[in-house]
Amino acid sequence: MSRPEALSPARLKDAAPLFAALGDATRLGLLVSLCASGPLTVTRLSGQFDVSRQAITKHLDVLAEAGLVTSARQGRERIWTFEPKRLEDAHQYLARLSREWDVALGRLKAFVED
Amino acid sequence: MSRPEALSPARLKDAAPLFAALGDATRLGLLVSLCASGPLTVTRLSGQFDVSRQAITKHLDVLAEAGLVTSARQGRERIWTFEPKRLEDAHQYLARLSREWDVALGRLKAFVED
DNA sequence: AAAAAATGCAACCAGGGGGTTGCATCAATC
DNA sequence: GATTGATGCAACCCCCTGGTTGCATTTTTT
Repeated sequence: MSRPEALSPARLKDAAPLFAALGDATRLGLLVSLCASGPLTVTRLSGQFDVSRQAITKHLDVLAEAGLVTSARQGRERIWTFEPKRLEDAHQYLARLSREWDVALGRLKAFVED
Repeated sequence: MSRPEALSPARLKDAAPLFAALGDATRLGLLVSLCASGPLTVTRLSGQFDVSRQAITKHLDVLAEAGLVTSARQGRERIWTFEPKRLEDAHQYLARLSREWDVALGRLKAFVED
């Protein structure tokens, strides 16, 4: 049994695609737009970037695959919405790694003072 | 003048490579190893993964470029060390984005109740 | 019913990323 | 000083990613 906070290889395999999705300036920009302006369509979004609408569509697909956005068809247009849940996941990974480091530092300190 | 917490395009350009460096399972594994076991050499690290030493070297270079690890030559070997500072940066980005979303939700709520 | 608007789909292209192998170099040890 | 161990460097390969263009499809709107 491993602690629920442990950083198992399985967790890493889940975390990697999530961070990879965040690892692009255009995609981060899309998230910021969706955060600040609320749900938007592709054409509205692509107006704010200097790449084609299809490029933005691909980026949104990547974000959706990572669970960072969702979309719903409404008539002839598709509305894209920011999904804060997965962001919380990413935050958790970082916190766990950081905690792991602190624990290691504690061990080192105890060893040196011994 | 923009608030220091604002998510400017410049900040995004800085954040993207950082998240990109985190967006690979092997690299995350390396960070975990360096956290848990303390500073290590490439050969020691590559023993824990099923890819070549050179592949690990490339990954470490990427992590170093992102500021997530540092290295120092000691005699004939090079010691790689986890760098927690940049991890804190990544955490900050996520926190800002999350906060941006909360603010937007607050605006929406106020609008609906108006 | 025709025109316009929004999206979907497919093909294509250039570049970078992750991986490998082979060899050179530098330091430590016997 | 010769050997062994750790690393550095370079070339190469495959495939995925980010981007493009062109056209088809679906829903409004006039």
